[in-house]
Amino acid sequence: MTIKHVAADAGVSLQTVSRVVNKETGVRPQMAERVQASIDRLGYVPSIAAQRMGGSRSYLILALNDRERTIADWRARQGTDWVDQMLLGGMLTCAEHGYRLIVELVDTHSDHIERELLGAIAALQPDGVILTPPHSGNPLIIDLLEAQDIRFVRIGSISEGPGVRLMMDDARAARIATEHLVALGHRRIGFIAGPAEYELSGWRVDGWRAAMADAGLACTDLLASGDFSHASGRAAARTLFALPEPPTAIIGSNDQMTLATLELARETGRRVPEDLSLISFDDTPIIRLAHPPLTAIVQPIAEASARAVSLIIAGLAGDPTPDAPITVAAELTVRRSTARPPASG
Amino acid sequence: MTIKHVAADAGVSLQTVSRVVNKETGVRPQMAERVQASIDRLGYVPSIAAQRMGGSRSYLILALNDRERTIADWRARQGTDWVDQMLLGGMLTCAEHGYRLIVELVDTHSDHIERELLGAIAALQPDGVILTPPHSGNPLIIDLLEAQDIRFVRIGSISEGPGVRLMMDDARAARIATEHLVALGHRRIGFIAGPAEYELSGWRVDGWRAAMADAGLACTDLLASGDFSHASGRAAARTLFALPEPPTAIIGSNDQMTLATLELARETGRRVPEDLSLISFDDTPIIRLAHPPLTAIVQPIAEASARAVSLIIAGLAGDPTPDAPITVAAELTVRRSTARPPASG
DNA sequence: ATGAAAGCGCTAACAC
DNA sequence: GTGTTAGCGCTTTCAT
Repeated sequence: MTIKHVAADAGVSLQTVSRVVNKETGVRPQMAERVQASIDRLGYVPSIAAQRMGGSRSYLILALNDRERTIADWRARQGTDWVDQMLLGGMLTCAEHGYRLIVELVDTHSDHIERELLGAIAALQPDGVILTPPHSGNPLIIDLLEAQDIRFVRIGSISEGPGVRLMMDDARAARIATEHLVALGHRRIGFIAGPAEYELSGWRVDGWRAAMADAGLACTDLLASGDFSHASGRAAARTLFALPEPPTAIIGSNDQMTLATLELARETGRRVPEDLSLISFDDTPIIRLAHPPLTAIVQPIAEASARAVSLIIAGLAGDPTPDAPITVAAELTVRRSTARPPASG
Repeated sequence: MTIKHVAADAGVSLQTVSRVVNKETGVRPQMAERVQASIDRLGYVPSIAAQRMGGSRSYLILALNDRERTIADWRARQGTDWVDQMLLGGMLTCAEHGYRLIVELVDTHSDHIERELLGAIAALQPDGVILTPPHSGNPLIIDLLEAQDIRFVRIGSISEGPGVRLMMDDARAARIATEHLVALGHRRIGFIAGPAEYELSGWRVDGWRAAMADAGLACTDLLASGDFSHASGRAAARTLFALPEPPTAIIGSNDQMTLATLELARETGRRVPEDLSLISFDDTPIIRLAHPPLTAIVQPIAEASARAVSLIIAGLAGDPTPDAPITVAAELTVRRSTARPPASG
């Protein structure tokens, strides 16, 4: 079934069929209708390869993820569902517009990165690329994409440079989490920050500080930090627990560190949420299976991916590229790890 | 960077470059070397679209999954990592051979199914398709693929028909699980079967029965069944618990049902594994986060997907299509839900 | 062993 | 408005 068959069937030229398929203007409605009827009856669907060859789009969007980390997550089978959520948002949005999303793993190792990426681009000729951390902040990749004149969205990075920047509102998320605890009556709210290498670590701390200040509460001694690992979370929690006046609530910057805090709390005889309230960041499946299930800030990965795809497709259609970073709102999901502080507190 | 540039650079014709790229015979080594040098230096990578247009492969393999179930799993964020495991096995194996894996969701609803699939095939012109349940057992899809002369592998179905059949050895898995319990000293081993609609439900029961028979144990009353849902698992467990002589160990046909059994056990004062041993099937992340983490049969999804891709690519290269079902071995991962039966038992 | 020519299915640019 | 032409980058023939 090629465009020729449809043209013959409808008794028109190839071009007219092409115009109808691509919804171009300048075809008489009556004619368009006839052609569409042939298309439907014959079940014609244009070949993406041929469209691409004709100088049109490839209808392919690449979702670039860090190879090492992604494979490690898959192998570990700990429930990390980043890729799934990307597919959920990205693939479905692609499908709505006749696009496909192709997941591509790229090494962070800088020797290969350029060749790998160039190879994927040459082979697939994607219409757009979605960058996730740490690639979204990698100048090498960003410049390469820019040089290739490919539209791309950078998720989770606001560092200067080309490409549309898309972030989940980390500062606001931390603020919301803090406000939730303040509303419950907590006054000593600890925060376990992530590593400084991640731009978002700072944003989250900022949000917490701001909310504390707004509530007239002091942050002194209440900030600990880790590197997103379980062990570092445990150490941070130990520091906070050891305070002369320990916090009645703790916000952890990611699931692993918060889980570690929960563990240590249990081991040291603190009940959650009766003695200690806990809020996590990320909301991977692992924490809703914890005991108790943790109240958490949900990373809107699916929404961000959907947005990224939309932005790319809109850009292709001629819409101007937004210059300022775009924000996707994160939300707080209240589960059973937050409650009012102990009466004495 | 097109083949022309390479040809010009190497001072040869397009054909010669094409031959070198496709590793065809009949090029003088010295010549091939020179061409390859140009390719490397220019960083040339053939365009998949153009290759496809030229009548060659598309280097694309489609992984077909059930739309409704897959999206539901993604949204639920319960840690179901079927797609991730498919990507882990399938995508990496594809990459080794210069192929890409594209995940495609297809409705089971039979009105659309044919058009959807035909559309995807026409648009992408994939070199092969991987079918997962329930599609792998769907005659409509199977026949359609056969008619389109596309190579495909059916994972998890052994019903007659075209396509390579690839199964995870369910009977053997159930046998291994049962034998593990027998070895621990259990004599009353219950089994919660899955719904009859799934071919694999029967295989699993078969394996259990066979192992019980080999050990000289009776199965009477010890078989309950559910529909893979949490609720049905709970009901089945209740039946088994109510037996005059209840089992000291239970094997559940999937994670949800086994988890339900664990819950009911806890509620009714049975300790796992001290009073009751439990083995699950599937091994999604959820059960390693349970308390205690469950001993389980691991579904080798990644391995099966990798195998499926290999079979397709080998078929493309001219290897004969295996006629008999191919089996991928499942393994038992021992965690903390199995122990010796209580002294009195 | 290498090259030249034709064509894959489609779209762009240009005619009519 | 609609049809015609040329060409995208590659792989097939078929010549040499």
